[in-house]
Amino acid sequence: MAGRQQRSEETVRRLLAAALDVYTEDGPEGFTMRAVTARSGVSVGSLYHHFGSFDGLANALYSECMADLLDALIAALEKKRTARAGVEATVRAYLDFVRTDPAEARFIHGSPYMGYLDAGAVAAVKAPRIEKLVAWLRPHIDAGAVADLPMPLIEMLLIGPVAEVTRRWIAGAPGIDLDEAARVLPGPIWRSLSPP
Amino acid sequence: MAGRQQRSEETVRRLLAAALDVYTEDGPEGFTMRAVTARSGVSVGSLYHHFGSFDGLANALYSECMADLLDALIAALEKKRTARAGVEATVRAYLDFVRTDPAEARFIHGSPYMGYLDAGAVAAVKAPRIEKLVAWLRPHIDAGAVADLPMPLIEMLLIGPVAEVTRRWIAGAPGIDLDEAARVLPGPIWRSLSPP
DNA sequence: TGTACATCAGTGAACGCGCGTTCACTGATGTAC
DNA sequence: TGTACATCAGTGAACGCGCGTTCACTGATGTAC
Repeated sequence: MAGRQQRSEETVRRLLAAALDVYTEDGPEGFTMRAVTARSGVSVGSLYHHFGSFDGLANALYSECMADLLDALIAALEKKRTARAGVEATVRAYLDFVRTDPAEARFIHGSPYMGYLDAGAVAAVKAPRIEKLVAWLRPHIDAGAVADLPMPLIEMLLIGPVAEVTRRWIAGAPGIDLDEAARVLPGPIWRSLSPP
Repeated sequence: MAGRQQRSEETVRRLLAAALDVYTEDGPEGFTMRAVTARSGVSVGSLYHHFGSFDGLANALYSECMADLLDALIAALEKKRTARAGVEATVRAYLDFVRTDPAEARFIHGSPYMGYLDAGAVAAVKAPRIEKLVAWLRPHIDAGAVADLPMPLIEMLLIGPVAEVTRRWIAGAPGIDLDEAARVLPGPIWRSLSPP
């Protein structure tokens, strides 16, 4: 936009990075506006100038993280041609994302229960990306390679087990190993989605 | 315990019930000590007398809800003899619990991200019950009726999809129907757990 | 059975704290002529 | 190219609020003899 200054971009970037750091190190309880300004070195007023509120910043961060995750899944999926290869690659990509960007994964999985998320903003990020996943899957359903179940339930069968593994791993539950999950889960998840 | 007065029990009961009501109606953001005392009619001091802290009350409520859920799963499972019937009944029992006790389900699924949970207390409630589920399943794994996967991953495949459905349903996501899920999911979930 | 006493249960005003937010302001950058 | 001006970016002290917690106290219940 005309008149937008360059420093703006850098400040926004620093605030988002600091917010993720704070969430990672201090957890949901320590995720406060003051902690973020202190960590970023940006003033309170500046945060408000760019995000309008602390919830605004949290939503922007959530959108960014969610977009990263879904884009990673889409990229993995669209590299494959068969239904099975696509489903299994998606499962691995999810777990890969969690291992590579644990901070983002933590924030994504914790935020829905924190009350600061704006449903509209979240939908704006998710809807077009879910649409892409669905578009890839649809021909395989029509061809009988994937079970003809309601689309939301297909999503749950695909994402549910890996999301649950992620939650446990984040919570530090013993006996949860992301690598093992990436080796073991694609097979059974594919089996749950293939026609009976 | 000797000397324990009867009013005590009634007060504890009222506080837990009020806490669940507050969480249900006001959400995680409105789940505060003052809201609970106001709703229950019990004084602040009395709450501290019985629970030591607000987190103490939250933990007690969580333990109760989690025990209810797991006991419902165990009851459903132990009625069945074959692996398939047991797995499918467990899936249905989970979704049944959510529909019957939506308030408890909400509290269970939101609490892990609120920071008030005590890991030890949670484990004390969950461990012996998970143990029962595992004990039921083990012979079927040994007999080759259930895939021989690491036990935590079996749990994830079984619980993941229904937990995810529950989360979406709680969040009010469109296109999520618990009855439909109870009809559709048991089959695919069983397929993911049966040997290749 | 009656009474004294210890313990349990319950009260609510008051406290300190950290939260998100506001606002009057200064400084930096871009634009117009 | 130089200068005036509007807009954008950034500052940080101050504010009000609601939070969880404490504490000195009263009232109810159970126990001992």
